Amino acid sequence: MHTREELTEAALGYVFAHGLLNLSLRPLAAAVGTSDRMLIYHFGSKARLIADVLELANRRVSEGMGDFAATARTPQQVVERAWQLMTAPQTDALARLYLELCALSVRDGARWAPAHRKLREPWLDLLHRRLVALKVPGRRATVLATLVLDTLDGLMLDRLVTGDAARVDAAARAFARLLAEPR
Amino acid sequence: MHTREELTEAALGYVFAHGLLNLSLRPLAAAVGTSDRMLIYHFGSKARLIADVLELANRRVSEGMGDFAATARTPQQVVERAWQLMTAPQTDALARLYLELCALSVRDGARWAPAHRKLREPWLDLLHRRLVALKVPGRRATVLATLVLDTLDGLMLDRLVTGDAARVDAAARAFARLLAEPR
DNA sequence: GGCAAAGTGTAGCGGTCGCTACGTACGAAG
DNA sequence: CTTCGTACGTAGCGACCGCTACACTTTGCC
Repeated sequence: MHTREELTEAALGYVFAHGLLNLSLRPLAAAVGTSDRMLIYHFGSKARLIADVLELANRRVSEGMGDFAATARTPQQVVERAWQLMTAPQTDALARLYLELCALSVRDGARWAPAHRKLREPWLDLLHRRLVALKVPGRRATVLATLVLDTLDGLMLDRLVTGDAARVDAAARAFARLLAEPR
Repeated sequence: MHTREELTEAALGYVFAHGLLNLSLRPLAAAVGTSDRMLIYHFGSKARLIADVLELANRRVSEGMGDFAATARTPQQVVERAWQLMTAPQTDALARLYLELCALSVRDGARWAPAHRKLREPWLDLLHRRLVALKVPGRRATVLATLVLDTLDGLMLDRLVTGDAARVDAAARAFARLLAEPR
């Protein structure tokens, strides 16, 4: 007796582990203890199932983020805290999913870009709010939030693909240090 | 009468346009004026065809790059030149392919990471050599090359997904400016 | 000319895909 | 007790996948 919520939960776990690329109903169903038949019964279509899973993932992002930079007193510290959170083990699966959505959006933006944007927005908002709180002037805070998030995305990408945590960590620290100096 | 080289060339064009995700032989064959049968005949397998296409793409990268930062006199100018080249129209398809390989590597590194690394290496090498030529000390040049390339990758990703060239360009300029200040 | 090798079309294999038709248990409502 | 909507299993549809068997033509070499 699986409810739709339970199935969504279990499916998110499966998607975290196996990705969205080449996701197919039958292995997913087997993994969560049901059948492709019942997934379609509950969700109506594969697209709807994926939409529900991504929405759940989105809620997880907002919850898991907390106010990671609440105690940061400089842009440098904001970046350091953000990087710390992004590279934490429990964020790993989410980061992979996020980068997967990036790639899918590049090829089929109409279908995937909205989901990508929704996963990105909480980070961007929090960075921006924190920079504003640190008295970074408005226009500059907007540009800097984009730069910081994009840079951390690029670093995460490198880290996940190469697995060379030490080298990428050094680059992340160098980036944070760049923000210590004014201008 | 298609030779293997001609087919590789045409296939690269198709991959640029349609991506590696869900690439299938029959539409590809139709687009390049042959049949799936003949693609297998010439390349032996789909995997081999993709390997050849990526190798060709790799040669295109090295050719197309030239010495984009030859006249740069500061790290800031290096970044500006690199960004200029990356966002040039003729690099667009290549950037999409590169980011696609990133995502594929995240999910199946054993299969895709080598191709990703080969596409990345020419950029990393050139950035590093240029930074060294600008008298950036050795260890710092290595870290900085990683940081610059990862940041530009992240910015490209944002640019390609959101299509908001103006906002991302502003962030790229801000990044270049960060490198203008010493330390 | 004889003949092997290279090239090419047709047809189809075994597999996976999302999804559906159909039948049936079962619990609540009348 | 009957009725009916929800839950679920079985079987399979039609499309597409990478790839192959086989027969045929064309080509190049002796």
